[in-house]
Amino acid sequence: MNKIEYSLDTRQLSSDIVQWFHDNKRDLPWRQSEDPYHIWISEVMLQQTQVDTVIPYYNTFVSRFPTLNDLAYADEETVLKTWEGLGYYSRARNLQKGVREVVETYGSKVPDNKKDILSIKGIGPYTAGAVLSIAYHQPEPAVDGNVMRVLSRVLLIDDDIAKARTRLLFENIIYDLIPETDPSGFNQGLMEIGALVCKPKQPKCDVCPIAAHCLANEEGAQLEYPVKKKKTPPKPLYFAVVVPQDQHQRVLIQKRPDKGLLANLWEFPMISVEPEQDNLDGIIECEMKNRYNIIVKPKDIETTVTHIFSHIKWHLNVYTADISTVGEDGETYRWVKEAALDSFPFPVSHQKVMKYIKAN
DNA sequence: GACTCGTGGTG
DNA sequence: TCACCAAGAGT
Repeated sequence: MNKIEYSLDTRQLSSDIVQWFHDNKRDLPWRQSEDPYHIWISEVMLQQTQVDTVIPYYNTFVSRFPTLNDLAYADEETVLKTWEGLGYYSRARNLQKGVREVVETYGSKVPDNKKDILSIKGIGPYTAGAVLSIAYHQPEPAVDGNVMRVLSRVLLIDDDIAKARTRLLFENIIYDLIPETDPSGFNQGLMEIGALVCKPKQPKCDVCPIAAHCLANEEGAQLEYPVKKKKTPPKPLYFAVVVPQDQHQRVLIQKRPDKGLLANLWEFPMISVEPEQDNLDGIIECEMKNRYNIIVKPKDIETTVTHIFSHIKWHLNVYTADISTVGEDGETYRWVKEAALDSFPFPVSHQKVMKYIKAN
């Protein structure tokens, strides 16, 4: 790693950040606690997710799983149900795995050293630094997108922040800046400035507490930073979604595999198809017979649902279908009454499907 | 190192 | 409408 060269009044910059934070910080639920378990939950939820989105989920989650042990001994499906709609569902499953590690290996106490906490499932460099600094007051960097945006502007750093190695550069800068007296206020202050002041599109440099230190502000080049490689648009995928209903007015739902997209969440049966493929009745009848041992008579397409993920765009053509017999449960699928659907964790894409089903 | 992994907000 | 963005981690 190269030695970092920059001219900067580091002492003054640090104290400006800390001072501003204590005068301007938002009153957020997780800031009412320094319980490392609570900090941990909030930091995982906040990964790639905006504060306003997280707040209600955090409150519900903490009230349902108040202690580390409550979460460790809960059913995964209950945890996923609480996480429903928040996205990146592996965060929830890894959080529970991590909590179980802490219960079993560390006597239910979240580790307060970097080596152990980094070994925990779902805790990476950012979350480790956040918990160590906020809950344990250790001078460890917590480099997220906010921090990289703010510091890239202050120091005119043009390394691609999409690259993993770039984070190390910022961590080394933080080690030179972070005060022993208040590492928590410093890390949170840097992020809070990023969230409230040093915004991506409309930086409010006129009220920024560190504008005097900022090279981008000096050059009027704020919007040139941070440098980030563009990502490719989501790849379109096409599916027939089939909603079979049996003689008892129950519908068929399927549990997704335990790895990959939307792992362990529930959905209505899906059949991968080509974009302009039609005359699907034969394919649907065949798949339903093979997978679920039912004879279905598909109706016409009832509705179309589209849903965009980070890297995929789903096009779902929804079919309803009646079966003239009584459905039987299998290893990964169940027949449930409409009212019982609410107890299963569904991704938003299939909540859209469900909304249509319930309305008809 | 490059992909994968959700969802909602924003201009 | 749509590209970009948001307190990243696992593989």
